[in-house]
Amino acid sequence: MGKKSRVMTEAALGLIVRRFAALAEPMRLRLLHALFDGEKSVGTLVALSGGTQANVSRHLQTLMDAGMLTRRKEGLQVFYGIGDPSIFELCELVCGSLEQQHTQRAESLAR
Amino acid sequence: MGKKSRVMTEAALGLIVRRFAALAEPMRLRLLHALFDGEKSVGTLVALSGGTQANVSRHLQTLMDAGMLTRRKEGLQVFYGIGDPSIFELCELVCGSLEQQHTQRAESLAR
DNA sequence: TTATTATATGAGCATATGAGTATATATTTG
DNA sequence: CAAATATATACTCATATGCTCATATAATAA
Repeated sequence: MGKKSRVMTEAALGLIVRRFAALAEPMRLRLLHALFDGEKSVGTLVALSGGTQANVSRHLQTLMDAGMLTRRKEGLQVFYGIGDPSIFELCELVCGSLEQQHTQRAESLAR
Repeated sequence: MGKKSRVMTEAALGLIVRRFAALAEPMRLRLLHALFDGEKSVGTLVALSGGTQANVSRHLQTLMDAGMLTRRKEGLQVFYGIGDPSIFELCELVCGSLEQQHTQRAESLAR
């Protein structure tokens, strides 16, 4: 394969966009956050997130489509969990750089 | 501060969403990609990305607002560069996990 | 000053996306 | 079988977002 291709094909671009787009929504971040400590049923997620059942279900679909969740059906309930560990790191990274920017802003104001 | 607060305030949530949203757009990813090897003028970015001048300018604004770019004016030209190194890592992470999913899918098809 | 060049921005349009309500689809229980 | 429960989906509306075209602004050059 020679040196790692750094050309961005349209297809790859689309995949990356979809992934970021899945994370660019408050309710979906709340759901992911709620799943950080383990899988939960839709009902539990509805209660934790404060959203409507329909809306939560839809957002879980979106996250599934983006390949981020696992889904397990057990009787009447459906349990979702985080299926892609890189999500943890992604969130850490973003939070980290936000904190840093926040700190820098605070420092420049203090001068 | 005790144990690290893992509560997501609405404010923090909004910041994270904005950051991911900035990355969830093909043209903006193309622009960032073009800036990976150093700052460039708007004109250069227009040529590289194949977009219109107006559109490129607007997307650069968006990335600026998200705190991801640096801006330097030199005569008639304006040079943009990547101002937040965490963007590199973010893209690496996403690309990495996409590759992995791709590999897994290929393997399961081969079985 | 006027002309020229590089970049930014306003207005309008088309599409995408999220949310609410109602309803459909399982799955279990009686 | 019918009733009850958990989840998914169809339809609709409102808003957000991206794009194009035209024009404004800023900096240089003549």
